Amino acid sequence: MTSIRETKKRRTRAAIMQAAVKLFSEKGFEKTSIEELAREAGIGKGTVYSYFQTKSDILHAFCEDELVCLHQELTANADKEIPLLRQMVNIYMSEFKMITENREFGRLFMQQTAFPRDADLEKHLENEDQYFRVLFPLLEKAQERGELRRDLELLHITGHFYGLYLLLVSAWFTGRVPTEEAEIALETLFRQALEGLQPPPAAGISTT
Amino acid sequence: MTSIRETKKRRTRAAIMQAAVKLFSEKGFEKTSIEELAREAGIGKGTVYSYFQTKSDILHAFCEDELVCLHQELTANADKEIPLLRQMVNIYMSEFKMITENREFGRLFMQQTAFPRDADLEKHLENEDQYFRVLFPLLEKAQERGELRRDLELLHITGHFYGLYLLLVSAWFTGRVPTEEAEIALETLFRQALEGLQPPPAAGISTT
DNA sequence: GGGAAAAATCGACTGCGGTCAACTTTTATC
DNA sequence: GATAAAAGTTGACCGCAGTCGATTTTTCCC
Repeated sequence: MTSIRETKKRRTRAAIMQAAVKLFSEKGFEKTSIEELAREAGIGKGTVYSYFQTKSDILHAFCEDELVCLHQELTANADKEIPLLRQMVNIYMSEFKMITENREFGRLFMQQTAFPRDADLEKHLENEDQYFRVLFPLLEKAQERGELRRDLELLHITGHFYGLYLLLVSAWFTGRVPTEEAEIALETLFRQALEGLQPPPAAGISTT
Repeated sequence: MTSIRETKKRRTRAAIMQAAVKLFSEKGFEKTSIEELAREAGIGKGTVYSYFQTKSDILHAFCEDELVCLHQELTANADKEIPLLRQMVNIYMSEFKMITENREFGRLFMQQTAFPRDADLEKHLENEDQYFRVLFPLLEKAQERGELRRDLELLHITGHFYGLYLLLVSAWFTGRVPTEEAEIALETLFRQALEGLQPPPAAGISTT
């Protein structure tokens, strides 16, 4: 039942997204006005707001579409038996690449993702759940392989990796970690998280 | 040499901050207009902008003042020889309390702190450095006591704690961690980071 | 203390995000 | 196909963040 209405709606939404990507890329998010965007998309200003609640929602919708693609790719490919460390680095680095492709996009997206407005909470939680559906199976397998402690909740474990990912992105925005070093930095951090920050308990006795 | 000018400037700045705290608390950040704030402070609208570059800078300045106080307190008190885990939980929990006192304040502050605008980078880096000056001595002491591996850079170690703190705050905003459980959650995460996520290498052989 | 340069104050103005009531298009019903 | 209800579109309009040139206050120098 593809009614005229449905078809038009999809077309209009697509037109908005297309105009948004074009203009945001060309002149940046802040410098693009909704009125201009509407003109580019061939519709009225008000119409934009019947598809998206705020200007940054448009950006956000775009990023989320990208993320969904990315997750599908990842679930399709990444089930392999490579070490958890590599898997995690791969997953988060593909996200990192997406985020850092456009600095302004990325900042707004991360700000909203890490500390979302209350109005966006529901959508946000859905997204997170989708995330967990990607990660949990990988973590379970790793637990089976003995790469992860079994006495920890999966939610906590994802938390550790996600926290370090947030840190990396934050450090990238502040310039502490340049793009080229991001992967090494992330891998180091993840490895340290796996090994633990305190000295191994049973091993050789320290010389002091 | 406290010229009239200096005195007035300090007084005006204080008046703005005072008006901001009052109005933001009463009616929230978004609902308070700069014009109103200026009226409350007894000055013209334009003057506000010769003290702060943007509206949220006012908020941010307030939070930073609070943070400086907090850090001074912490450096004064916290050098004691209690376990690193407790020290870290204390430090980050006092920050957490400040952030979560006012939801809207906290969100904006965290968004700007974790993913700052390029214009704010310099100020941001100064702040971070001040942070390190508080944390590094504590970490060094912990290394001396054998609570922390010595083969890790202090910067990385602070990163681990800070990353988990970001995670906690993010989880609080999404409602996954209620205020009452925050401290336990943070302590758990920090302990896990110290112990490591992978099973201890030398200990008993698994039953499988 | 006079007078000019520098700093600070001000509010009218601009531009944009977001709203809304009037209007047009689509659907459902007979 | 006529018609009424529902859904979708629109641009004039509103409120506010941020700008800027005109004006006032402070400092500095003689």
